[in-house]
Amino acid sequence: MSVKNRKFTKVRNDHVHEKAEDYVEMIQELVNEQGEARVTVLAKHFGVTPVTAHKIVARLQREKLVTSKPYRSVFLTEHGKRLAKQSRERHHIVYTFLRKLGVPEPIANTDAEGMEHHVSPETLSKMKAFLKTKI
Amino acid sequence: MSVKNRKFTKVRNDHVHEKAEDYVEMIQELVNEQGEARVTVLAKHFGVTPVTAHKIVARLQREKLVTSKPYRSVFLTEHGKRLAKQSRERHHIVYTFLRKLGVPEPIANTDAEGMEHHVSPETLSKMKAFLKTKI
DNA sequence: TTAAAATTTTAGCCTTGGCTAATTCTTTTC
DNA sequence: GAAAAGAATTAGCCAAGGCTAAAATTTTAA
Repeated sequence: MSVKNRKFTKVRNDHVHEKAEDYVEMIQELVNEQGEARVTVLAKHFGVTPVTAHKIVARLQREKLVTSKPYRSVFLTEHGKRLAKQSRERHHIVYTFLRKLGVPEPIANTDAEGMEHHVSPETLSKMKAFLKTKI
Repeated sequence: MSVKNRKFTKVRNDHVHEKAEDYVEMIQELVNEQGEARVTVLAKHFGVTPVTAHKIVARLQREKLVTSKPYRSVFLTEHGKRLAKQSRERHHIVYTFLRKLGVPEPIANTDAEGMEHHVSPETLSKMKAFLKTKI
């Protein structure tokens, strides 16, 4: 396969949605466990400053994935919840797939994190099929 | 696996190197086939304007991955050649791995493009092992 | 209840990678 | 050899996602 025939525009596009997916997943988990998601807590988990987390939350709000009043917690919209569920499922499939392939624990997690945003529905279904096989 | 335990900083870091890897691979292929790599040709293959390609080439030059004199072609440094070889091999493994998994042609190519930059040496070696198995 | 602490937000800066418009340099063609 | 065409570059714009410093708001604690 020649480099010249690859699809670079799709990857470029995927990157726009990556942050959104990571944040809605994290917000969902925090709301489930703590009842709310605060900007500083998000910032800590993503290893960025609260300023950066705040800006990303503002973008998600523009995109109608989350709701938030000034100085208050962040919550997912229905649209955000759907995206979170989807991302979470996809991450889980990629992660368990890598584990079954033989990739050890912390590495499978890190690799899944990077890979999940680039896995098409077709590849995902092949991973699911592989998970169903014995051996 | 909880969202909170994931590694987001590594992914952030990978993205910095993605463009560099894609460009050095393309430059290598163009030099091999056409004897040189021109900015406009790079731009066409990546689906961007020559201005964007030029700016990325300038960055690669700062990072000592390529050499280029004003208004002239772009060539790889030894360092750039090493990176290109490595990236090319990794892409090939991910791509053939997906094909063997059962992912059809154009999709395997696109997914490999996005995934390859996030695959650790450990996962890569598990993919290689899988490629050696029958079935 | 008020002062201190914590949190959130704003302002302003940086880099990367997009773009268009305009300029400069090289190559081609007449 | 000069004009036209093509390629590369520069200038200047934008958005995203980083940052620090400072301001605004909320929460906590004396």
